[in-house]
Amino acid sequence: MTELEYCVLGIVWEGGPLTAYEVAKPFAESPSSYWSGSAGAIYPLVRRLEEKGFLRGKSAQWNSRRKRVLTITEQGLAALREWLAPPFPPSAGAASFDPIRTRVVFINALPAKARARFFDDAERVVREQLTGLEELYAAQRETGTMALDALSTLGGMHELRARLAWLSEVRRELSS
Amino acid sequence: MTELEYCVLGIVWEGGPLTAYEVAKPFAESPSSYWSGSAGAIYPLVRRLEEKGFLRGKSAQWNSRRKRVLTITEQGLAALREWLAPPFPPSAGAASFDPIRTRVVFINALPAKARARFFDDAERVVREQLTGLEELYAAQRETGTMALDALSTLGGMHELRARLAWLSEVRRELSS
DNA sequence: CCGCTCATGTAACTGGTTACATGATTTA
DNA sequence: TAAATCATGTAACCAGTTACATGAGCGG
Repeated sequence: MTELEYCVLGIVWEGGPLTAYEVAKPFAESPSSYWSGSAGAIYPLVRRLEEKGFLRGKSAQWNSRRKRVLTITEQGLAALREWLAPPFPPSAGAASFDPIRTRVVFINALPAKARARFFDDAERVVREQLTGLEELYAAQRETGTMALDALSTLGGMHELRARLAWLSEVRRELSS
Repeated sequence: MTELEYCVLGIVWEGGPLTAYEVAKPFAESPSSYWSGSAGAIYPLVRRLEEKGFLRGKSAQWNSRRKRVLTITEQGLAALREWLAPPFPPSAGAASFDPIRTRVVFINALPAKARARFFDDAERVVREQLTGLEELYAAQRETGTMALDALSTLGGMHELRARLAWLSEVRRELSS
């Protein structure tokens, strides 16, 4: 079971009954490039989860339009809970993949001029993403009580602010 | 071209000539679960890079032991530089995938008791990884001048500290 | 002589990607 | 009426995974 599969379980648990199309939407709209929400990922995936007995699909009609709505089963909820519940595997706490961090290791392969622009541009792209998350966070908070997806967005903001702090530290260290 | 392919280019640029085995080692030893460094990934990959003309392989002998050492070509270096140089794609600045952040969204699917343990355990795994990175950082700094891989490790430390701060903020928010 | 590291690979599999294909309904 | 959205899927492809297979050299 992949993270995507568990997330689908979670989405259906929270908002079901849903069509596969509706399940895919939040992934497609997510600001994280980790999630794509493409049809080619979702449709085979829900079939897999149905075969495992974690989701139940029901054909529904709505204005002569074919539709198949998904519900989570008892087994599906149990699997979701097992995924969510501690203890977490050590890898769950590991630092994640950051393309900028990865590039820094090889920065000496760049000529000096490009090396200077590297950090300006890195800060630029991180700041842009951070602004996006801040707007999303504001929108998510608007609905009143602190929603869990707002808290998740806040996590991304924390990460990006830490990345900015690190970037300026690196810049300082390398210029000395 | 994947991130892994560019990284291999970078490693050969930095330390070449190297065998594929030696190229794989730093990935296998990396504390990040993103990199595996398995043979099944590396050997087909270096063949691909050779076919593209980015790496050159040369058979070498050492005590009647077969060995194939890799060097980066001019084209390979150009490709590496293009990957390293700004402008970065917007996705390079995006918040990365954090399994704990992902789980938080669905935390209400857990019964109250497990919900409390969730944060204790999340903190635990993050702290453990952070300790690991701190030790690695100390070892990397030992060699004298601030090496780039130490700075990269520092980036991971920043990320994990931000995650801890976020976790306690979430805990506070949810208990109120 | 046993087990570890060095060293090179292959084979089957899998989860996801991109791109394509279809068609109804809604909205500007 | 044209474009966007809802809705469902398939097909080819691909990078990486796990597991297997082989064998030389070295340290205890």
